[in-house]
Amino acid sequence: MPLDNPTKTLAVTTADKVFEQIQHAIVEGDILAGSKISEPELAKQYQVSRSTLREALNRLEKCHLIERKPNVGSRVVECSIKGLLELYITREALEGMACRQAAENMTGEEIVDMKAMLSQHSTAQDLQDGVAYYQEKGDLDFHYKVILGSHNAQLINLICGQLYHLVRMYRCQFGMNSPRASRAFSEHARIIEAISDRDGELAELLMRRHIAASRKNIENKIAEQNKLNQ
Amino acid sequence: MPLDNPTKTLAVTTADKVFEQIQHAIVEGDILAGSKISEPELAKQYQVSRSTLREALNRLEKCHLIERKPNVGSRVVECSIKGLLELYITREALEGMACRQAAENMTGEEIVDMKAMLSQHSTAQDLQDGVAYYQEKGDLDFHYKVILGSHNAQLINLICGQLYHLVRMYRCQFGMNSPRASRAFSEHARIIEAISDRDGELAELLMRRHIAASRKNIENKIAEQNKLNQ
DNA sequence: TAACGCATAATTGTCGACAATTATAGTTCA
DNA sequence: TGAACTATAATTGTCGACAATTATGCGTTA
Repeated sequence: MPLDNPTKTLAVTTADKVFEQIQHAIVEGDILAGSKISEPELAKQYQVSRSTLREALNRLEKCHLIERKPNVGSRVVECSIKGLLELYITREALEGMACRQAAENMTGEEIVDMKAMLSQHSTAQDLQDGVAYYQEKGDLDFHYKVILGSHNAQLINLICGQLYHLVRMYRCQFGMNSPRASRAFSEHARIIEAISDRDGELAELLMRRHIAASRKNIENKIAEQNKLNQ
Repeated sequence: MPLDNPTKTLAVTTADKVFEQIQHAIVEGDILAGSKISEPELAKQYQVSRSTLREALNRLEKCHLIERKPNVGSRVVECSIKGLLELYITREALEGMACRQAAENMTGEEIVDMKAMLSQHSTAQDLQDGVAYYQEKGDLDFHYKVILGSHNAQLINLICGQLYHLVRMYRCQFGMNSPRASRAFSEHARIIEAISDRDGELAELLMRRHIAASRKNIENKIAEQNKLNQ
């Protein structure tokens, strides 16, 4: 299963491959946020016809990475503070509920697996090399496991299939590669505990606080950046 | 603004029009749930080319009315009990949060407008003609106003642009045209009161209960239907 | 008879071209 | 000089055809 999106199947059609490539380019900023997309240009760049490219654009629109206006064209979404806030509030609602559902629906095996992942991350945390990478990857792994554990196809599709592309984009663009290491870790631990206790109400509450804290952390970093720029 | 979807702009391109037509056909059951979609057939039926039809199919997929498998084709989604439950749980999360945001962000004017709508519905409720229609329309109007009142583009898009097509489909397919008249009405009243008091926490709680009650109501009706069929 | 394999038919994915709409640049007129 | 209009260029939307993949039906064989 692909690391960056646990719901999608392997790209089989060329439109899928082009979609993945452009998606990466947008998330990592190789295609600038807010920039206009020229269909003929991109089609030439990726060596496909415009029809195929438009199919890829449709999928990019599905996960809110681009916006289209009829008879005008497509633009990459902007990364604004307002957008970040809206995204995290939506995450709070959806992942909170997913966490509640996970507490109700996760299998024993899944819970064991999740605990194993946590203890593995606790050792990986001490590594000096690539700490940031492990922390971000660890955070994503944790959230994906909870979401999938909800066993709710609607929630899984909305969060993993749509929201998380934007989440990764904001993380990349604002340089949030090493967020709140230790505190996030202990928060993860408590959430897993609540799930393990089958306490859906507490699990939801903790997940919502966890995401709200993450949001405030990013807001602070942005405020710092703004202060430095003055 | 169109009654059935307050976020979408008027259909300008032919693909838009075809999308709307097929959407209605699916929601109201003219195209059977679970049935396979033949691109050449539908294209002929709606007098457009396959490219245009595929553009429409992409939008249907965006609001989860059809599912596509690469190299195989599209199917209209099934209306299952499991799907209904998942949908309403997602609604509970998203609309609950939207309601909290509405309590925080709605303008005074919007609140006045919403109260006016409620009192208008209270009189319309006494009408003998088309009671069911007014009740369903009234319910949708209320929910749309709350969602738009959140002033959160992400939430608005997810709920109005995606989930509500499915909600209306389930309502049509299971014949839920006159749901819980009086009780739903008083629940609406209390939610508006909480929003008017700027009590986000209570507003979210009440909206979640309101949707959960609606879910249970539908579950009961389905159980009744199953009992009759035995 | 049932199951496997092959050839055919049908469907989806991709392509290039044309039509319709929008953006651009140049010109005219107040 | 600036604003509005026009003609041109560029972009998006739509179309029909071909290529690749999948489904179907028949014949063969164990």
